[in-house]
Amino acid sequence: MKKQLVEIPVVTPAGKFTARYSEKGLAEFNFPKVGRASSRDAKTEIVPAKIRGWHRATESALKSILAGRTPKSFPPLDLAGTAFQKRVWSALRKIPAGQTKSYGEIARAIGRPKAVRAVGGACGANPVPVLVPCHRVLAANKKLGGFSGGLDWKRRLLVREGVWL
DNA sequence: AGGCTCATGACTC
DNA sequence: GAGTCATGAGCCT
Repeated sequence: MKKQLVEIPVVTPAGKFTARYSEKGLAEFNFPKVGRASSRDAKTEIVPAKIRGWHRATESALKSILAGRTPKSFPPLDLAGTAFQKRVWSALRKIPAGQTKSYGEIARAIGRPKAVRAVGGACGANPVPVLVPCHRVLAANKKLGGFSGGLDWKRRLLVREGVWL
């Protein structure tokens, strides 16, 4: 027996995302089409009211981002990661919609100016893309870099926010 | 401009 | 400890 996350799809014009909740908040999130045959622990049976409320916030936040705006409401997040990763993710959430930062800038923002590469690693480890805007992080000279959900998505999200390099 | 190499920090096995 | 990496700066064609 594991954590038993509650899995709920989020349908948007851009596709069907999948959100997974723990007892503490949104724990995982992923893009449509990104096959994750695993985690069959996720059940949708009975969704506690608490989680339904979170999910509402998630939907709202996601739609805002897809519309290129900063979400006004946000579900609680239950992110599993190291202290360093949490600092990175926290810094990512401060990036306003429609703006981008470089990995180096994030590194500097969290007080580890030389840990640029590690920042990249932390972004890749981000369990909740889009809501934690890892897509707004580009390489130093505005190259796209990489993206766990597919570079395709990264570019699309940026375009939606009115960012074009 | 494009490409290769190396320093660097955190993570994983 | 060694290997990996969603970087970045520097040095080569």
